[in-house]
Amino acid sequence: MEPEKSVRAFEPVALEAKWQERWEAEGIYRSDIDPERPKHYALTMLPYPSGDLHIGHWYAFTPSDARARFMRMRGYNVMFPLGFDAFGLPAENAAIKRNIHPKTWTFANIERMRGQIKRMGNMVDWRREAISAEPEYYRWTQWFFLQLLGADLGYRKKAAVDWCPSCNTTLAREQVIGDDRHCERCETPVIRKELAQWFFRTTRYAEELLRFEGIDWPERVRTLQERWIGRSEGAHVTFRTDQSDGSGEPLEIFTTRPDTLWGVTFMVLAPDHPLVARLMSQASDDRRAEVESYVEKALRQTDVQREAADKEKSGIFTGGYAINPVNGERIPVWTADYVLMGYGTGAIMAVPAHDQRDFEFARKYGLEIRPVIRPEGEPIVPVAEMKEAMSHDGVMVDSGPLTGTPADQAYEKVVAFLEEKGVGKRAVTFRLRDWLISRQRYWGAPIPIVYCPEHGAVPVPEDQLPVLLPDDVEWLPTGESPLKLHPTWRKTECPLCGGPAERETDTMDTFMCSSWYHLRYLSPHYSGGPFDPAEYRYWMPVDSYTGGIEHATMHLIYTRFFHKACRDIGIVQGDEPMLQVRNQGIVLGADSEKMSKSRGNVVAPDDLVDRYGADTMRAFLMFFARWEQGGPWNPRGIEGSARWLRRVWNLFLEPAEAAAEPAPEVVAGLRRKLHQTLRQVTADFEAFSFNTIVAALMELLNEMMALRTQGAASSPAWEEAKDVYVRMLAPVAPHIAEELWEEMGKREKHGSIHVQSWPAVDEEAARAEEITLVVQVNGKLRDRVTAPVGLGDEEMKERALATEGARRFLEGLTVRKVIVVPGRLVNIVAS
RNA sequence: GCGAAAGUGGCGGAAUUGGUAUACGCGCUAGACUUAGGAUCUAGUCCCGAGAGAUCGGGUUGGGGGUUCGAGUCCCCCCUUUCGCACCA
Repeated sequence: MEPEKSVRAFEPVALEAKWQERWEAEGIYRSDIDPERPKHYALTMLPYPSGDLHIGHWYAFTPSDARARFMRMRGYNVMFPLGFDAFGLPAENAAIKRNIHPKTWTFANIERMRGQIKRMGNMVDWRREAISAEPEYYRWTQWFFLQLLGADLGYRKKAAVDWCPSCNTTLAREQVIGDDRHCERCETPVIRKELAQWFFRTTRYAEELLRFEGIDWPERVRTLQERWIGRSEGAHVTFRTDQSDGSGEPLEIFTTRPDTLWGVTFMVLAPDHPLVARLMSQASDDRRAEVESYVEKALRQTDVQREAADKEKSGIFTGGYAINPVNGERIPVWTADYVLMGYGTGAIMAVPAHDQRDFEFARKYGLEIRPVIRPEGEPIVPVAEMKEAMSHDGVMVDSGPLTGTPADQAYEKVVAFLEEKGVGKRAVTFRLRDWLISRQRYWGAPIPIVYCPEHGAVPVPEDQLPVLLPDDVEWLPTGESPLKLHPTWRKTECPLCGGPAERETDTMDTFMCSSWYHLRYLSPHYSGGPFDPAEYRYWMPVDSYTGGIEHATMHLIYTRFFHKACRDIGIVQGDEPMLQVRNQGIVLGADSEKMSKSRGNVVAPDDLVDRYGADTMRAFLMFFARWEQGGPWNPRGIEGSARWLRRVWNLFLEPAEAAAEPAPEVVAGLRRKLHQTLRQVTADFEAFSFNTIVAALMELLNEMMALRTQGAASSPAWEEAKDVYVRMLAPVAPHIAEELWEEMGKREKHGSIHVQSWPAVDEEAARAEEITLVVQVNGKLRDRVTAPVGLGDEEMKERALATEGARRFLEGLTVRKVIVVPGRLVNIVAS
């Protein structure tokens, strides 16, 4: 007998192409509103059309797709859309490098990537595809800008950018290279340039963004966001500068340690603090020049460089003084690069005795150190001998009227004192800054603003949207923004007075486009608004959002801010846009390094699909690592997944050998394993535990093959097993499952496997008839016996004591205690 | 420095959340079928020791300590790795 010759060859690549075509023709992945069924909006982060699809896209999209399919089989009306985040800097870079228009480059990439994505066999409803660079999309990005502006959440202020004086253009962070911070193209050191730019008031939602009640987001993401938002409690205290002519100006600081106010011996301002210039004006010419040069140098660094912790602190005395409001003392005011204008008030009070950073600064520049907190039960170290700041709690000393206040009351009492005297008040400060959305770029959504000499910045009326991005621009580097350079585009009329006006030539940050794309998927061609309200009511919020952890802070904070702002404006409902978030890990190269062309460790998915087919790729990506962890690509491991699917194929297609009815225990064993597997696979899909799903299906296959040699294939239970197996396989390997389903003759009757329901666990069948009774003596495994289910404790104990292993190891010992774990184990404690 | 996660065979990983450690797969070994095999099938594969053998004994989840009848899982200390944030006033 040679059963193989009757089995049709397994040709996954051809089979996949066939089904993808038929699915498209049948439209089985279209998701429409169906009030009869519960909805499930499964969203995966939209890709940037960078060129070719890489393995990371497969890793992000195919397990997410498998879960979406599972949810569909569970009875949900599932929407799993995909689109492209199509604006952005890479298009401009590629355009310049290859002398091709950014638009041409972007849309050609989309075309190619769409085709590559289709090979995955995902259940994407392409009617819902949205592309952020299409006017029918960015029209609404502009509309959202206007809504936020109208709600007083947008404003314009000067902000610094990195500017290349040679290219005459703004540089993005990634275009500035090296410690001397030079331009990537011409190597000219960059300068800092202040430009008027648009911001959104994300800080207004800082407090609410810290609340995660009611949403199921990973702990990691929540922690990252909490740290990003960085809430600190403390007090604002108003000092006063002390000019030589007797005048003074208020100088506000923020402190988390108001209880140390009597220990302030100097102050430090950010180099760009407005008071620096006025304070140094009273200094000698020499000092003024020195301060000016320090400030200029400090401001040339990035915030990251300025904040580098290992860098030695530097600073300079401005020549000015301030008055401490709690004791009237006159203290020197310094400026230093480690104080940032963007955090707190851009000014700090320095308490070297109780703050390590102030301590080091004071020691370096010979400034006074004055302890005002005495730690209880610890010896007092003379100031001259102090090695570090005393940061622990203690009793307030040398603190005027508050001397003697114990640690646990100090904070409250000082705040009350400040408020009573009118020199300070309780305050909360956030690390989070307002969102700068202006980009001096061509390839983005134009900011819909017009500047009128009469009326200033005027929003473009909604009925004039979109403000179209012109195609006929000079995008090769000329030293000017293409939009500024365009001969006619910027010239327009003021919407208010009709007089000549100019358009804003900056475009929007692409995070604007991606903050609301989940809404555009609802109705990508709808022209009555950003989305069709009927679609919104049915589909939103997003039930499950998957994507990389790298978006934990920026994108995932922006999109939450956007949603909350739109909720308050009345555009959307609910407090959160995404109920559940899950992150996939990264597929590394075989050398455990990040995949990159320069390392030569890139895995090309197209080649693998050509060789193994999409189903094998899907299965392997689910199987090879924990999804949220990822890991190095094992080039040989994929063979295991390929083998598994081939074995499935053979098992289903090999004709069953004629045999007598199998023994009842064979049938029971088959059904038990089947339903136990079903139970596990169901739970694992819920939990995004994809690797154990594939393992369980492999195990079940092995069991079925073993039982077949005992005649299991001649029982009705075999048909049941095949039916359930194909259903469980369908989300993982949709093409093969469909082919087998058809082969079984079921597609004709019931339609595609992918519209079938998920089978229910037969708990009766899954229940074990017998258990393995584990016998331990003093915690060590000594024997194992099979026993019927449902034994009482006494009976288990008796059986355990009767085993040979137990008897042997209990010889000469007295049983002190017997622990019985029902249905599982008996531990005999003896000595 | 701070925060988060992790450390289990030669490798990727599993373990019902305190109850049989190493499921599943890769790799490897032996055999079968083959002109051939990088195809397929069968058996074996954590380490040490004893035995011809089925087996038997001991050890093992980064290291050390603890709680417990019982610890990969809980607690404490240490080491290592990855990721994130970094003078935050």
